[in-house]
Amino acid sequence: MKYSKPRGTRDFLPGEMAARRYVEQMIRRVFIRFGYKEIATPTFEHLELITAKSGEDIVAHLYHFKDKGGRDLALRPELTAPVMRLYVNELQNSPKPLRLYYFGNCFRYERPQAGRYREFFQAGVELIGSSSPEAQAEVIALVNAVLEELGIREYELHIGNIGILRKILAENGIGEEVQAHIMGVIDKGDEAQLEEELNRLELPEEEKEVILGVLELKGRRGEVVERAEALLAGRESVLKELRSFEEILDALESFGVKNYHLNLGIARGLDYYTGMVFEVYAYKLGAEKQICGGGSYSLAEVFGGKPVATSGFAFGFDRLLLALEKEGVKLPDTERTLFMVIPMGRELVPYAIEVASLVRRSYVCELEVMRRKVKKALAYADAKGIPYVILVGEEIKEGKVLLKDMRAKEQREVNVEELESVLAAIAKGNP
RNA sequence: GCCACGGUAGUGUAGCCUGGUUAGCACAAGGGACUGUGGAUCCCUUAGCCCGAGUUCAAAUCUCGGCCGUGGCCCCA
Repeated sequence: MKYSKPRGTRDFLPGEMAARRYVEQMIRRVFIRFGYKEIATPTFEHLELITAKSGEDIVAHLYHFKDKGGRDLALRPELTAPVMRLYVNELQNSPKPLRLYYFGNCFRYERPQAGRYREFFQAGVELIGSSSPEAQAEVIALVNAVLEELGIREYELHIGNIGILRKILAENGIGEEVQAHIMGVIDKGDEAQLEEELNRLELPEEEKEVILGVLELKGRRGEVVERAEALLAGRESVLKELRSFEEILDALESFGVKNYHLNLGIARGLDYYTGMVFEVYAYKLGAEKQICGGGSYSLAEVFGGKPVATSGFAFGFDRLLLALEKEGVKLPDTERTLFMVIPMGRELVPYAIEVASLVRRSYVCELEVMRRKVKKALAYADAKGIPYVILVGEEIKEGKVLLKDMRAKEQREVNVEELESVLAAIAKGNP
């Protein structure tokens, strides 16, 4: 093999691609039904856009380069930043809310492993302009709707709220920057380091215990809320956070989503998340089991826009496909060839072309172009699982072709004028 | 960036430990026998030791490095 593909990239073969397109279409249909409109942004952006959102450290995980004009550019590592840039550039004065969706490839320079590639695909939405509970709940409901539509069963939806933690830290006079740093440590799940950081902030022992206690709040809603109320007793502003979180959950339940887990230990490590955050895990997947992540955030101002409440999420499209595969969900081949036209002699090729052109106006149809003998051409159709073959022989001169059912091993003569209606009947029986 | 295991035609493999014939087999692919009818049979063809260096008279085989793959760690916007 002279050239191999770059590390962490993939070639997608025909059957696989048909399955990917099928899943992509299903996701799009659900997004569209919720009123989201597709947008697309460039494959690469200014490096600064990425670092503005995610910090300088991110550069180590980027594909970045200088173009011939000396500009620092980077292949997009995710789509939230480009979408919010687009919003700030073009759509700030559009009627609110804005419901936008995207589907695209992203690039990260990381060590490939199961469910992790250097070029991967994300599908997601941003709901811009509302901070209402129902707006926040809608994006979670949308995730749920997509997963139901796809038929994925083995997943867990975990919902958290970093507003509560932020509030406790703020009440202790801790600024937003340090808050963000603490969130990062929490996201890592390194308890020893978290203890250390909290000690460094010289928080009273009681405050530390409350913070650590909040992180332990996981489980069903009723139980978590009860424990949270006990833990946060007397802290009115923090309890207010909790109550507005509950309003989101109320709305979510109105949307019909009830099978979620609360987890107030989710931090998502991002300083622009403001309140509600959520993640979806497919436990059959192994180390890279998160198939979706999102929440409510404030990012427009980072890109020079007016602050605007936004909620959104991104699906790891490749992981969705892996999850479907692991669960044995059968995906239909949307590109299946239904018909094949075979000329029964060289002089009949022009007629065969005409017949194939006729069939191709409505159906997937292959034309024998290898100049093979009928026998070999039929063997090909058989090997490819093409269910119907149209043989073009001398009868074509009387306006007739032979229509062969490969599975039933039967064939009959059909007038070319009637072909369209005959094929329509066949296509109806072969969805 | 780190760890483990792996890499022989398009695919799956034998050979590697114990260096030594022309690197074997199956399937797949293209062609042919078979003259207007598909899973059979026979024949032919195409096609391979991941790359590089080292050891050696001699390397698919031993050593080292790189690349790639699989899984895990770190990270995961």
